[in-house]
Amino acid sequence: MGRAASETALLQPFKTGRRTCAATSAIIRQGERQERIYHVQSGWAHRSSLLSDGRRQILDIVLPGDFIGLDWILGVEISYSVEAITELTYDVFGIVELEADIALPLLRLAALERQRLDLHMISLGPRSASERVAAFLIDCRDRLAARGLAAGAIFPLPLTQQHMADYLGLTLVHVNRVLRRLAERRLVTLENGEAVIHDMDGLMSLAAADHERPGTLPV
Amino acid sequence: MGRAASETALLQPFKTGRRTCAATSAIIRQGERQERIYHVQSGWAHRSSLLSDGRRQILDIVLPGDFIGLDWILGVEISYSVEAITELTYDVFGIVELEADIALPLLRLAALERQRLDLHMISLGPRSASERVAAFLIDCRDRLAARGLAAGAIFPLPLTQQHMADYLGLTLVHVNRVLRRLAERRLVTLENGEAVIHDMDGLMSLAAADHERPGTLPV
DNA sequence: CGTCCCCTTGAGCAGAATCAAGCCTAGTGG
DNA sequence: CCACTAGGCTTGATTCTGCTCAAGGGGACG
Repeated sequence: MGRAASETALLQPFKTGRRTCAATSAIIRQGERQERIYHVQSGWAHRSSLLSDGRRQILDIVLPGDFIGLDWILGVEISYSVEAITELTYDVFGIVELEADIALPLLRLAALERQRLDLHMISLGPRSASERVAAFLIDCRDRLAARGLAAGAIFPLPLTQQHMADYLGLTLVHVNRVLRRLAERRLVTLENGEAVIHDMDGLMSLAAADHERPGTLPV
Repeated sequence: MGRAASETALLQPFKTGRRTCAATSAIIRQGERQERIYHVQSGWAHRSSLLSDGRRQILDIVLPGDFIGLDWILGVEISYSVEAITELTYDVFGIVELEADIALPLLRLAALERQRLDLHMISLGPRSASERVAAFLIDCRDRLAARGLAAGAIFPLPLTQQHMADYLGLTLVHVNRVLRRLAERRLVTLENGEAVIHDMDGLMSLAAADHERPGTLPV
């Protein structure tokens, strides 16, 4: 993201190293205390919360260029886990005593992250399943494109349907059916960890409002 | 909130005045550019986003002690409105050129706000209607109690059922039925803009996981 | 070759939405 | 003083979106 470029530069003095971790391993574990900030260089991850009954809500999808752990500042136990989806490489920033001159860029990063959360809540609140899926795919493409990681309407999507379900607040089975319908209508297809948007306009209008509204039945 | 005390003190030099506004009027309008931060002294408000088709998602309920507009720093058009629910009094902070020494406290406030968004997303994602309502009522009580605004299990709740519906991602009608059931089970009652929790334990176990799971039917 | 993970599809059910009234209260104005 | 209105709450009947349960298929990998 171009916008984060200056923030990144200001953080450089605090960089303490680069790490790699394998798919499915955890970078931050729910309940631990946080003392670092991470900056993802490549790979996908998710930030999620586990409920006591086993249900899971994925709060955010983390893409290359995103930061993790901006709320280390609270100094409390973290209430979520961050888990790699693919192999992940990331820079580590050890910010023990925070210098005032980097507080400002961090604040900007936190605000950006919140914008994303707002949008996600709008998906989870009033939107139907197909609206959610459509909006999600468009959102992924846009975020990847902004980082130069999408080739036009084609982009990598290394998520299982279970991931999407947990992110969108749906069940795996239902996500599957919705994806199938989107493919049948030639809007998007998912294959081999790649998504191809065939009809961006159609997908966008579906995301904005589900036009497949039930017609009023004759009496 | 005790935690925000030091932040508030550091912001004092930037305070430019105190204002009052009437119920249902807007403090921040979707699309405007933001140049101030507000600190609510009394009254309730909501932060919400309007969809093109008229649906609305309330992103956050704003209580006395909360800050509004922490993302002014992005300098972009704000994508939400903040609207008073009751009469509202609030302090205004005009922070045009941001001094570095207050970036840190603001960052902490932003992180706190995000914690709340995370919790709300967990409600909107996997939780059922009655879980959402129960969790919401407990959450309101806790936040008010932390500010000395709840008398034990009794607290003001100046929201219409439409407000709750828009916040919880449900319909007015369904919120009504859920509230009725909660009252019948003697868990909570709402009356005259006040909520009374009769059975905190029962309500909490309902919020954690809906135990009214359907028994397996005989074949 | 067997196991594991993920995807797919069907049948049936239920939680929540929609549609449609009706009620109550507070406020307004004739 | 009372009719009238408007906003919010309540309830019933009905429909449908999305969930649950269940089973099977295919690819990757040891």
